[in-house]
Amino acid sequence: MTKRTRVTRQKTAKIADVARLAGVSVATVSRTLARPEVVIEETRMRVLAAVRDTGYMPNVSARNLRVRKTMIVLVAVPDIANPFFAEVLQGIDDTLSAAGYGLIIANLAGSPEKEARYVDLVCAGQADGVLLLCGHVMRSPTRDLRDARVPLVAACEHIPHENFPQVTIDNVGTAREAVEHLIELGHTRIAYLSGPKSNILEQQRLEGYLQALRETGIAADARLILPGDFTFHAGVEAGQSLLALKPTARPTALFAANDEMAIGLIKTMHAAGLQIPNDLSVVGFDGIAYADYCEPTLTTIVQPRRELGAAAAAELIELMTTGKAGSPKHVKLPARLIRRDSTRPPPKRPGGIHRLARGPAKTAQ
Amino acid sequence: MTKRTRVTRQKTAKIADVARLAGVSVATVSRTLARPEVVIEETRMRVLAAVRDTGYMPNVSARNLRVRKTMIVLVAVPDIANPFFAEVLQGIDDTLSAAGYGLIIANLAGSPEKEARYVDLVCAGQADGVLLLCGHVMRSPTRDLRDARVPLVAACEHIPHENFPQVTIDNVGTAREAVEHLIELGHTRIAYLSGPKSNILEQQRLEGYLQALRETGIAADARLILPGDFTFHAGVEAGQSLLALKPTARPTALFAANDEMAIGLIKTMHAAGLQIPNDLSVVGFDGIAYADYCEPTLTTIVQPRRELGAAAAAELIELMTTGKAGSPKHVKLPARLIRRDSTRPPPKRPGGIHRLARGPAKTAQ
DNA sequence: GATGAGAATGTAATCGATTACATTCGGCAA
DNA sequence: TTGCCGAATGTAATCGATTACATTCTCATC
Repeated sequence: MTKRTRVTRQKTAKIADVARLAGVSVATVSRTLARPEVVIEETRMRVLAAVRDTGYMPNVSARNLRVRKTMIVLVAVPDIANPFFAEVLQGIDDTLSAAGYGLIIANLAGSPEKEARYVDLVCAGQADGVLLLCGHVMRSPTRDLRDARVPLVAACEHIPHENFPQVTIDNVGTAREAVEHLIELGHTRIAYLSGPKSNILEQQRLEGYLQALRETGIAADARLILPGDFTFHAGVEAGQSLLALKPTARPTALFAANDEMAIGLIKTMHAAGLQIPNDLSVVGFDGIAYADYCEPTLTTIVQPRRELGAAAAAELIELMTTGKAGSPKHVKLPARLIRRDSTRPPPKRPGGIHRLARGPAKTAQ
Repeated sequence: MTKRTRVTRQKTAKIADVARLAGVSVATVSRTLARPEVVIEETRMRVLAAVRDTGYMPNVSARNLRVRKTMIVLVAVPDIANPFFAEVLQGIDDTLSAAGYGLIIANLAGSPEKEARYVDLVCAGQADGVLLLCGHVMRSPTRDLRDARVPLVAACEHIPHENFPQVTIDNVGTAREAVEHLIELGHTRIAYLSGPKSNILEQQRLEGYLQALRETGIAADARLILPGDFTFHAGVEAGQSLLALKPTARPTALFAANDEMAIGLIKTMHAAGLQIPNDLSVVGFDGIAYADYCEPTLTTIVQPRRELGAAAAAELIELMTTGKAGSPKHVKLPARLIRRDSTRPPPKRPGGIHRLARGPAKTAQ
């Protein structure tokens, strides 16, 4: 009574089954699949027919064991739900999967336990290479990713003092460019909405902000540097802290270390009845898709997100295939300021409180 | 002159190295790691010390081959950059990685070649189970995912006529609820911004829309069903097509099959000088984070995104561990309508053109 | 016809773990 | 003393592929 499935094997066929069916040795089967040109037409046909009939697929674990490769890359990402990383991942996926690699996504989510588990995975030979989007070399209590002697490439966040390839943009320069844009519009009281202090991107973008002020002779004001952590919510809080200031004490422009915070801040200002950019110009950073969806559309530094991922992936493939270890090159991809609707010259308040401006405050030019 | 790294082995240590160093057999090493209680204290200490000294980690490929498991789950997702899926993925990752599984993300991106490659991976035993977020059973030109005889669970999009577990929400019922909300507010000319016709979610949400109209005696109007494809851009285009209508012919409310389209549509209406919800009430679907960030905040059906992922993952773990095949249960998680700022009663236009309403047009109640 | 080159295929070692089964050993009861 | 039992450990088979090396065979050449 048991309905027997027709030709299908109970368990998946192995190479020996195919060999038996085709009347050849396992070596010939393996060769037929790996280098068809070395086996003569007639044999090849018999083998391929047997492969089809059995539904044979070479077992990945067995092959991995033998050839000491897995064709898998581990990608460490701080937060998979962050749209910026999601877009970088697309670029990585395009390049890597075209080259036949699969990717394991290590969503670190700030959890040291997760991080440790993934380090162990890699040390145990589960991946042929690792792509770090996370700003540090992963570690577990007992070991470090470098112990795995596996090709490593970092992207997006530069990791200083390491001798593996890295792919980023010029964070300092583009941040400076963003602030210069505000200065050119005539702003002099420019706030900075920062990321977590320990983050290298934060440090670089802050540096760019300070450089822009310095080179135009605007004194930095510590009270205009607002704490943040790259989340929408941090933007909301920063907005509230601006609203708590006397209107005359408020900055006329703000540079946010990323788009999500900028969007949160704008929303909070709107809720309080202020207009962007009329009451406050805002520049973001990253160029996530929503920066162009929100209202007003966000002036921001657009990072080439897919390209960053693709370039890093290409670099890693190079490393994995040629084994040419430790070319510590640091690729920088171009990123540009896109002017949209969230910035404009400051309102002309003749008796304004531009007390920080050294020279006569420039107006729109 | 070559700086010799101290104790570190040149190549990663294998179990035989540990055994030699500890003066025991490989079996004892393996047992010490797998079932410490069966080996006496003194031996165990020696072995653990040797493990530490060598930095030994069991090779994953070898173990996988022997025990016929990989502790890897493949997650098929239509588009990794879609924020809805990103949040579902978080739930999946939480549950799966806590249980010791790694996940390979198959970003299908509408590419049959990619899909085929992943099917082959699974058939080749690269994964212990598969989570389908993609609304269909994956296939390659020659085979079907079912050929792999691997545990399967579908989430988010129901796949009809399959006997594996599925975890979704009640799409028909919640879509109906969304439209009922508009009707309760007094709307009778309610448009529907649809997804791709072939998509099961689209079919279910359309059905909910039609049910709500039917049960309240409002005739459906094919001209109020706008084509879409779940993207922001489709929302923009739908907005433009609404703007092309004579103002009096426009609907007073719109139900979008997902949030991204709703947001695109709202943006387009704003650009044309219309107010949401004053000139048009809008309800979305999904409850992505940005639905609460945009302006006005979006009334929408909030899906329990993390929970969907977590529940599906739990279901899959059950299947993978107990091997209890084919429990075709269909879990439905609750989803609720969240009323925010994008909906309100229709403007009172005494001589309005509610020519489609059967009974006397209800007004806000 | 003998010889050798080269092509096609086969045999068996190998990758590194897990684990069934075998062995050793100590202690206790008869 | 012998024999047996159970605990601790060792030996070797096994997972399923790849591939170095061995073998066989064909054919051209002398």
